[in-house]
Amino acid sequence: MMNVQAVSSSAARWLPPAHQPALKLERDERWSDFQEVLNLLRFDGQVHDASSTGLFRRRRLKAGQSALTMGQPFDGLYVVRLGSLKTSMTHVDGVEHVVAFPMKGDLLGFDGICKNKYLSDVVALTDCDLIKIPSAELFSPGRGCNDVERMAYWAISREIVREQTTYAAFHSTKSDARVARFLRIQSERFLAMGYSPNRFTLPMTRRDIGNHLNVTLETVSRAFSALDHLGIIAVERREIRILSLDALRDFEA
Amino acid sequence: MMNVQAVSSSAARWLPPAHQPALKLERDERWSDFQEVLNLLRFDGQVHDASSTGLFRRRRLKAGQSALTMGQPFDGLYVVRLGSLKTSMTHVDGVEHVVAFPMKGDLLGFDGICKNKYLSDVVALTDCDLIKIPSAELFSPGRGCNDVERMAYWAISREIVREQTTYAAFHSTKSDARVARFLRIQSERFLAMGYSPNRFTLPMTRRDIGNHLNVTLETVSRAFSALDHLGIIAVERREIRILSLDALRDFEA
DNA sequence: CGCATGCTTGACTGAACTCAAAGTCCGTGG
DNA sequence: CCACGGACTTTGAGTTCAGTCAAGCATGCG
Repeated sequence: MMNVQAVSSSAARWLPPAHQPALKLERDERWSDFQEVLNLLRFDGQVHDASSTGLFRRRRLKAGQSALTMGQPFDGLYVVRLGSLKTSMTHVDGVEHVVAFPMKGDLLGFDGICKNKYLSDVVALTDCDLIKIPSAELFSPGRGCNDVERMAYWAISREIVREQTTYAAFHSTKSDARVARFLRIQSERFLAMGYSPNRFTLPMTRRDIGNHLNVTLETVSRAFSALDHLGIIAVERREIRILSLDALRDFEA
Repeated sequence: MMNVQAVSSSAARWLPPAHQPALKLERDERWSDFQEVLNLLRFDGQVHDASSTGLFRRRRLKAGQSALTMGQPFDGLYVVRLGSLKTSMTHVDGVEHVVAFPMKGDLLGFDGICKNKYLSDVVALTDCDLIKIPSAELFSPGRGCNDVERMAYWAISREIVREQTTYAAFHSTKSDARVARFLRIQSERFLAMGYSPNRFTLPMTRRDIGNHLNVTLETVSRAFSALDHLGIIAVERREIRILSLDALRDFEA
């Protein structure tokens, strides 16, 4: 059984490539505007007015802290501004399942709309900076402009697509291929975030990866070693270098 | 943009769906009102006015026909009024992955919002009756009331939850347990739709089930046989009777 | 009727899990 | 400073489980 303290101490040692300059701020009193949220989400649609729509609260988390917990009342969506997290669902029998690893630009909390409470746990794997979109911004009926709604639709739909894609991606016969695909997808995500796709640091443990891919942590480790020995990637603890993306893709089939 | 209000002069919406044969409709010219959509989705939230929000087009499909295809431009969401379908994504290498089996009350097409085109194929497994929620209804900025948006949020969120749940549900070590869980979930869905949870007919092939659960069709067949021999279920072709739901649940662990 | 499709069952093989041991890194405390 | 402990990782050996291949049966359809 993994406790929060253990996650915190270990995850703190592995900060993502994005170095965080010392932000000076009084307590947590920071806000973001609509335009920043649009940029983070990489929203490519049209909005009527990116500045007048309101302000969004920021929320910072230390590695190991919980962002959302199952059953907590829904109070809005969150956009990851910085850091890596882990979304998981715990079954009635206590078995945990890792659903996703949200990172910069990803949306959190969209599973809370339908039952008005969050249905998954989200914990920070690294120090994190989140932007909250309060439910009032989403559902207030009197708002003249529904730019926020439009953005939310778009972002939620994107998350659905991501989920379906990863879900489909792990339908591969070979477990090694699933691990390779995971690395390729991670690489593409780092690229989309503006980081290097060829060299990155995984924020999660082998156990988390295995849980996510439905294989054991030993299998993940062996797959990493195999890809390393083949010269496709270079593994050093959690730091991954992709030496041949083409070979990695070939390995997926 | 289609002006659905203009068509609302028809008396159709004043009559409950059961009385529709009395209406004078030409061929496929059938419509559904907002209240019927709410009922179908089993929406339990609040709306301001269930009658004035517009009319939705109906669309009927024969078994085997395609409801949506990958790449097709997004033109709205669909609610299943009757029938069973299969949602699948085809990878670049031609490998198909079955994502879900939508049934009465489920939502289709929500993966098309973000890229403005549908990203999965949906085919009818049985004759189907769909209700279309045009994108104009979802996104029209001038609408005074956002009941439709609220409902769509809620429905999309519910589909996300369903997806996450099934995705998590199939993270079981044993393939037999996965099949048992699939049957239990199907049973619960039939119950939610108002049908018998103890006796139902699966609309999909063993191959589709296996694809969805990431096992072979032989494994599905063997699991069915095993559950049958244990007296937990009775299998006769695609007709399933659940003899002991408790035993089925125990088998999932 | 013949054919296609779907389903069942068996035998064999191989891939992934389990169990086990050892190594690495880091934080903590003597 | 260094020893210790804990979490994480790697690697190996044995075992189990599910995939593959193959044959046969049932059903439905033209």
